[in-house]
Amino acid sequence: MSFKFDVLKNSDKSAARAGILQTPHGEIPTPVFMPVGTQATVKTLSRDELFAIDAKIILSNTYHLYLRPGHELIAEMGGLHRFINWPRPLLTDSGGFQVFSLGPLRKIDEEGVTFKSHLDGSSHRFTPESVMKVEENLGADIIMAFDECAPYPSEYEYTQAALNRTHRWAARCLEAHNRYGKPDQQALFGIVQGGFFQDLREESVRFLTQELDFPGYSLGGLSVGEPKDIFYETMAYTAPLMPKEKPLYVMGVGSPEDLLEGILNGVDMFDCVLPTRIARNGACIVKDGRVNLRNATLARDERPIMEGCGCYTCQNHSRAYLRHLFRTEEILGLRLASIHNVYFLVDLMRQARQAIFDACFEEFRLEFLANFRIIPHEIRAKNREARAANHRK
RNA sequence: GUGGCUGUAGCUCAAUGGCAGAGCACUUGAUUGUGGAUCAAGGGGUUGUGGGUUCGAGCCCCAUCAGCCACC
Repeated sequence: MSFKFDVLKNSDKSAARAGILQTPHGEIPTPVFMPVGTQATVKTLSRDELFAIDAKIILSNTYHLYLRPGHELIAEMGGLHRFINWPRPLLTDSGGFQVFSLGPLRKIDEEGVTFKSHLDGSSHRFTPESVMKVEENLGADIIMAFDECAPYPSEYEYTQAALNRTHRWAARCLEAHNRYGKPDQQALFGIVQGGFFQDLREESVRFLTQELDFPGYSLGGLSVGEPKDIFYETMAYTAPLMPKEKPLYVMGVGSPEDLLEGILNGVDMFDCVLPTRIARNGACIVKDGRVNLRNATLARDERPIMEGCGCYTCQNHSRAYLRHLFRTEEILGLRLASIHNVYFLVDLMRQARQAIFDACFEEFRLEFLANFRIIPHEIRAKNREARAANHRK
């Protein structure tokens, strides 16, 4: 069996857990942060830099690779692992998100989606079956079902219709994958949708876990611009419904506080463009918040981005030098900042995992948030209630 | 030396004699299944200098300084 997920330790005080996910290209300790390499590259980072960061798995994207260089080409080149020369696990997103977020000109029908390329306007069509074929050609260890990610805000009726279609597509993805694909070499994850409506989320979980059987699941449709409290609330009532013996992946998250919140709710896997995107604009994540490398105050700052950080950038370069690189638009700056941010999140997951083993994750989270100068959302909620109660008196 | 043109924000330039502006740069934020993109907010001026005309001058007049061009 190429795929196996084992929970090694459960927290007594929350749903947090540490596990290990086995794939054909190696083991993934969880919780894990997966850097995003949309176009078969984690922007600006070489494979050696990713090894130095010790990224266990990276993402790529079906929509983008389908358009360029094309999935047949990648298959001819021996698959995505060989093409990139990345020997570790890979995950490909289905492209559902891109079809719905990048293409204003698209037509959805029961069968699939017709959309226009954001590159040249050419017309293309994705169906659950065609996406499974593309993902098979790419050859990632974990592949995602073709879903529809409803934007925020969306009406109940629209969200429900999109959800039902996503469910029918999920069944078709699973059928195509199990019948014609390589289920022993690629694990297909189902995607829970339902927007921010509790009954729709519950229905989605019920359908995907009871009517169908995926080796892993993800929560989709989160972090699409909704207020943070709504995001947390949705995750909090959805995650506990998921099967405990399978890996749970929240797509598109995120920030350090969101990662810790996810872990608290039993989430095992995360991916996000945040660390690499903000790095390219000179913003670095540090234990007490943010450092903006463009800030004038850093002109003569000899310290690393973050004291005590083990990343290559912090081991070798000063804030003053990095600020200079960003102001002069030197490409090395993008790379050094990306190294730091990805390292920070990967390392945060390492520390969280260790804290779970040490039975102190909840304390670890509170301590991290205090340093990070973020008030835990449960405290904020309590304060809000207290204020409201006061007001009523 | 003579004639002409030009002097407005750090830069490039707008502004009928009627509230001195834009782009870039600068400062500070934002960025969540990736466009190195983008967005938001902010600071900045004795309009070269000194006089004059006018209710009112960046604009008209005089002088002066500086830069550029042409000609002795």
